[in-house]
Amino acid sequence: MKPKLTLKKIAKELDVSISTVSKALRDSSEIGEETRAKIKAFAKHYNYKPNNIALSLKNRKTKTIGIIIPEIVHHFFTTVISGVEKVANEMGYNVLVCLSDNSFDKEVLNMEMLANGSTDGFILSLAKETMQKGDYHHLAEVINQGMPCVLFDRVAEDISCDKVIIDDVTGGKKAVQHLIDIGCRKIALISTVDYVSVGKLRTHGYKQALAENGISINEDLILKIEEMEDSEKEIEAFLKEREVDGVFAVNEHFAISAVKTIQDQGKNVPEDVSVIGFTDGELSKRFIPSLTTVSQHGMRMGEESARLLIEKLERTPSEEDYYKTIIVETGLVVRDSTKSRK
Amino acid sequence: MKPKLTLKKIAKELDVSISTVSKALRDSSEIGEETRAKIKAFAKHYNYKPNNIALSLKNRKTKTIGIIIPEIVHHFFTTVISGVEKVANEMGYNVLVCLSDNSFDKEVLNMEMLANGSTDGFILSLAKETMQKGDYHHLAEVINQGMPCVLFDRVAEDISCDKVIIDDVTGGKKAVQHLIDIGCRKIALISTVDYVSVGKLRTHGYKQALAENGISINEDLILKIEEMEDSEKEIEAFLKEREVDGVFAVNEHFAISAVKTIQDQGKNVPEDVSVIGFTDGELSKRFIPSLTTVSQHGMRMGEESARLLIEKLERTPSEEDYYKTIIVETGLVVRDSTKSRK
DNA sequence: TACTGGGACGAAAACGTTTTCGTGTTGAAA
DNA sequence: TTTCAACACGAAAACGTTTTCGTCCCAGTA
Repeated sequence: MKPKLTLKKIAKELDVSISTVSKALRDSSEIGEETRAKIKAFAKHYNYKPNNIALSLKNRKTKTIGIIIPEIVHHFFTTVISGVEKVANEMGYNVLVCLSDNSFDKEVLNMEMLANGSTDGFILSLAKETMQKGDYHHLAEVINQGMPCVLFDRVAEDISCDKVIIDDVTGGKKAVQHLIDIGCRKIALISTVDYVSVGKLRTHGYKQALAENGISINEDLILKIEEMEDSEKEIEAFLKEREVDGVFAVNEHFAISAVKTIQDQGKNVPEDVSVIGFTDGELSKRFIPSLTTVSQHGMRMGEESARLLIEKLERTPSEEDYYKTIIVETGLVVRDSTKSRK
Repeated sequence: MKPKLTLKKIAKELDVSISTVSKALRDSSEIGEETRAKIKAFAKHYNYKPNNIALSLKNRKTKTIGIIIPEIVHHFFTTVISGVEKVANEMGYNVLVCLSDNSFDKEVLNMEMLANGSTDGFILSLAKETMQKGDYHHLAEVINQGMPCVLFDRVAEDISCDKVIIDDVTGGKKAVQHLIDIGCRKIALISTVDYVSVGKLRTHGYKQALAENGISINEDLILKIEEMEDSEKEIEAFLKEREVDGVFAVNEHFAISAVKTIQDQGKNVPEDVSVIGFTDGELSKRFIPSLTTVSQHGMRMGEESARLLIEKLERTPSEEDYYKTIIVETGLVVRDSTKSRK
């Protein structure tokens, strides 16, 4: 086991000073041709690599960005990570991933850990509990310390920072409009409780689409789910008691539960009831019937978030600050869970 | 925007030395009651938190572990990350996630980045390309530098380090034994090319089960897939030409493609053909019919890996070194894609 | 010969900690 | 009065870099 090579060791070995070694390796013109060549050869031969930690301390930059997501098993978030990773790596950054498990406390803890020098900036999507509490002091604090943040997907209005979101209202509208176009009139909505911003916005889209087509809004056809755990049973109970010809679900799980329930009732998807989900999930593609969905382009969101953050990180502080909000447009991917246009 | 508080600033503010501040905050008995109280009160009030980078440099520990996985969109790997994260956080560690995209070069690059001080140790699953090349010099190097590594799932025999694997042979055997038990005799295997260790081992299990039950092995019933991209078409072509009553697929995607193909042929799953997959995937649970699978317990693997690594990290170097291999047992989860025992 | 300029290098500070080893002051014992 | 221990605190080194500012020496010029 040989310990890592440092400038000091090279200096001692070659009988020059540390500064000479450092300069030689950085191709400074201060150092004579001969010594420079000798030092570089030595460093190359023994595979010298500068210590990142020391560099971080010196430069006050870690070249690391932290990303905090509510849950990793949600396929959407993994595609976001993938996008962040891609751009970050291209720009020479590392990615530190933390999970908040949708818990406010864990989110705060994670941010505190990472804020003490571990990362140069944050990319995050708020925990459900955080949105419920509406307590964003931890975000305000790190931003106030001059650490750039990018919020994505689950964002908070009251925080001023860069944001990357999808147009949830239009996304929801697109889905419902499609259902209307193929002839559905009794369209159910399976959403989340309102404090989850995306659930609220997609609900808006749902209502807008109905209104624009002169269909009255029936609150009884709207289900708001709080706990993922019980969603399957809730959806089952909800659908069994209602006569619908279309379902718009704000995520993949709800959509699939809806399909199952409908099939269990002896009805067919899409002949009797058309179903649209809201997701990028693998599940939708491979499910039978494959699901028509509003796609979120998680990868794109991750890429945009990373670009936004790095751009801010590499700007000189003198340049004036303003915050952008990037809206990633949604797409409607028509598959087999909806009737074809008639 | 207020910059971060440091020991130096506290010292200047309170007109004491830096060392006094440091000692006071660490409750050293060297410092008088009064000064100590004053310093602690000040630090608390202004929310002082020590700088992680400086600590890392001083202690030569980063309290960060790096995990490198081949692809994040594979659900199995995300559950592993989740397990690693959980244990790491409990022990006060951060997790740095890198993706190799199954590329040898990216794997090497990632390791080099992280090895220069960014992490204290590694947890990784080898890229497909790495296994194909059989080139593990990058691993040997970091291990030789005294950086602990834990390999999981896709491991290499020739590297000596801790490992966490599942018993792929027994897992495969279990699956095929189950198929035999429910009456299948013409059992197809859909596997990967042999240099992916898990594919090879599960193939062993398949053959063992057949042999032990006196069923002759028909190589024509074994399909080895190289490229994920074309898997769907390959599986379709393969199954269309063969008469089988059972299929064992070494992963989720293959299993689902198999089910689709079988249904397209007008046959039923599980009545005509029973299908078993090998995975933890969400897909299997929610697919219709839900898939009987050999479960890999990714979360457990992640937890065990993290525990193993941290244990090694926190051991004094004097204690003698030996390498463990933990085998996480597989479970057979019977769902609807296999006939019931007759 | 004396001065100047530049080439080639080294010393030291700085980043933010922790820790070892002083050092000065006090009080009590001799 | 002297001596010594205990106490309370500070100086400085160390972790591995980068960078600013010397310093030394030699060649060229007057």
